[in-house]
Amino acid sequence: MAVHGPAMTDVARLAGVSHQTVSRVLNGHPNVREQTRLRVRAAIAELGYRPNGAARALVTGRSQVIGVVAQNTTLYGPASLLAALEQTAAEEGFAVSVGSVRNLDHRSISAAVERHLSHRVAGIVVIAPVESAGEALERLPKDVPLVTVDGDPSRPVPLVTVDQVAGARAATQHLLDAGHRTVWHVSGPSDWFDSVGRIDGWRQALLAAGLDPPPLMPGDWSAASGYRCGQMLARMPEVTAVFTANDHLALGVLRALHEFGRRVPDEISVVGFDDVPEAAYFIPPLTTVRPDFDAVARASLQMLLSQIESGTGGALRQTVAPTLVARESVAPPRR
Amino acid sequence: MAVHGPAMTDVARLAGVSHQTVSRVLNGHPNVREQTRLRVRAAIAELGYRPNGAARALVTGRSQVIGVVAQNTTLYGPASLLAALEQTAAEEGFAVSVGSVRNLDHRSISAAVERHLSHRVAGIVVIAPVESAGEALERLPKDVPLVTVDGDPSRPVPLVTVDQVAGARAATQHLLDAGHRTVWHVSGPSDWFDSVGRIDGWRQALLAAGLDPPPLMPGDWSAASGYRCGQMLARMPEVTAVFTANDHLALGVLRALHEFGRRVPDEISVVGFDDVPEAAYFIPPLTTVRPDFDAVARASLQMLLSQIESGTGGALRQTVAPTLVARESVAPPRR
DNA sequence: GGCGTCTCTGTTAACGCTAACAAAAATTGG
DNA sequence: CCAATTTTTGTTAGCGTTAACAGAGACGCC
Repeated sequence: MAVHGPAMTDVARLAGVSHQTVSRVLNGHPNVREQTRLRVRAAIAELGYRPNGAARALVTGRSQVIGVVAQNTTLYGPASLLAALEQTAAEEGFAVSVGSVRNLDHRSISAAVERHLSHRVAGIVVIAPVESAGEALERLPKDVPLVTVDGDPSRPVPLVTVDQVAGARAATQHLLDAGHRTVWHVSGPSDWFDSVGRIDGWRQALLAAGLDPPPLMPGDWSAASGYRCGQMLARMPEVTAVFTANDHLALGVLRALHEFGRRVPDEISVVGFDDVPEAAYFIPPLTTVRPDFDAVARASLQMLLSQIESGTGGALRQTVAPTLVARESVAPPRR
Repeated sequence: MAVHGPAMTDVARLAGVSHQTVSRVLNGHPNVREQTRLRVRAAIAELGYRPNGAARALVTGRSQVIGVVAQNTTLYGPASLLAALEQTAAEEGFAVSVGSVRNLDHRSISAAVERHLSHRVAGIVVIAPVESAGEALERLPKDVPLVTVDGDPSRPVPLVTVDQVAGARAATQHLLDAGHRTVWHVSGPSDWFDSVGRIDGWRQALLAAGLDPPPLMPGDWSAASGYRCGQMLARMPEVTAVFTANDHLALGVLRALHEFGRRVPDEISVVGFDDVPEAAYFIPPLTTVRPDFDAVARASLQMLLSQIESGTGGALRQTVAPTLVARESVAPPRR
């Protein structure tokens, strides 16, 4: 079994002070004589002392850990968000504990949250992009700092989201501005808020232009489903512009169009969403909408920290505006 | 400040037993009367009691948390690995704490490991795909269970890796089998072990076939660098087969070839590595090599757990064989 | 110079749990 | 039915830290 490192009392003995003074030095307490502080610092260095987070967590009631609950951290969006969250948390001196769940149903989420709570995390970030997650959150203990990301806009929980509606509107408008008569939409799964928001934005842009939205093509985020939708779109001569709910769907659509000999952007323009790093190297380079995951991470962490510090659980809300990235997959329609 | 939940003594009082009996029930100790066990269970449920992991960690010396150190969890490989690790750990009752680092240099890694150690994690998994990481690991305390993934094969540390060499050999051989006279290689960054292994495998396959490896095209995993290499390859009429160190590089190459009017696979065949979910929807669908991240995660966790349980820190080694996924980007060369 | 007021340091008591031992209850055997 | 054993339960003492309070000097003010 592992040899346990030195404890605070060992440092205290070496520095010739009480353990409490060591504690004060460690926590940056003001009333410590400079000379003492240095002696303690030296003793800490000499022994290679490392404070015991578990003991601290026990006595203070919370650890310097933030729990994150997420579903599929392989997808580009969640993965980026998670990475950004870790970075930001690390800068604030917090570790991030990930509770991955297979499904975002009530049971799974609750279980993940329970696991975090039993470790006395300082706060929890739930990446809750689907309806079923929302229900679980309402049943949670009210006294733990909590922020949801990409969650249900209609629930009274602190929430940070990318402004899906604005992004989708911008994408659609960009196609309309290029001269297209209407824009088709390949969506994500209907139980994701991201999907719903993007559908909304697309509809809004069309309606604002006095257009009747064409039928929705429902996909599931995957290139495979984009491909299937693309096969249908390719066969419809009236289609000249497509907005897909993410870049992978766009990839599938591009491939289907290519197979059917429909040239992009000459015959059909395509706009995606997410700006995955590869989007610039699709054939052709994909015009897309870039959500700022760093900004989302910063906003959610800040929101969480303010809850942790104040103890209040105010239901704030913050949205981050995405930006359109224009590339070569959009052109005016051929007359 | 948050209202603290009930403690073990509260459960004990409600069940009419001592707190130690509650502890025994919780830890599945055998000598507890069935009737008592049920009473305690009921009390736990009634109070919504949740054991305090920090207290347990304090007294036992380790928490049910595994620390993971990783660099860029946005890349497909690391992200998949991390997700698989979480899943596997959760099944074993462990939480995963992620210590993301910006650079894999000595300082960053040590700092991340320190953070984990101060939380008294039960063990650490370091995803250490580059040379500089290896050095840091040798300086680490020897008494903490540690496993490296994709690390330096030449260091005496427990290691789990994908068999890069075999994968690259299979990819290269696949192209040779199709009738190509030689195979070009777009590699990853030279300080990654993954890169080195894939270059090795490529060389081995060519040498075994009595061929002289053509000059290496060095990339950096990104589609952008693949694109740059592809531009050069496209201009060289003798090139008929390219093996890229990952699928994103392949995407860049495909795009460059397409721009230069070089048809894939008619004129040039391409094989990637990773089998990202989108690879089947590249133009054309990409033949690639699929590493089994789940297997890697399982192997590393198992290795870690055996160290945790036994207390011994034996330097084991395990490799996971990848499989070739044949798609349409490979064809015999035109004579 | 005595006394209140700082500043610095030490002492003691939790936090919630498990380990080790002690005691009580149940079971067995003769 | 009593002693020896086994099973079940309770008691006590930490784990390493912070919080709350107490004590010891140093300093200024009347």
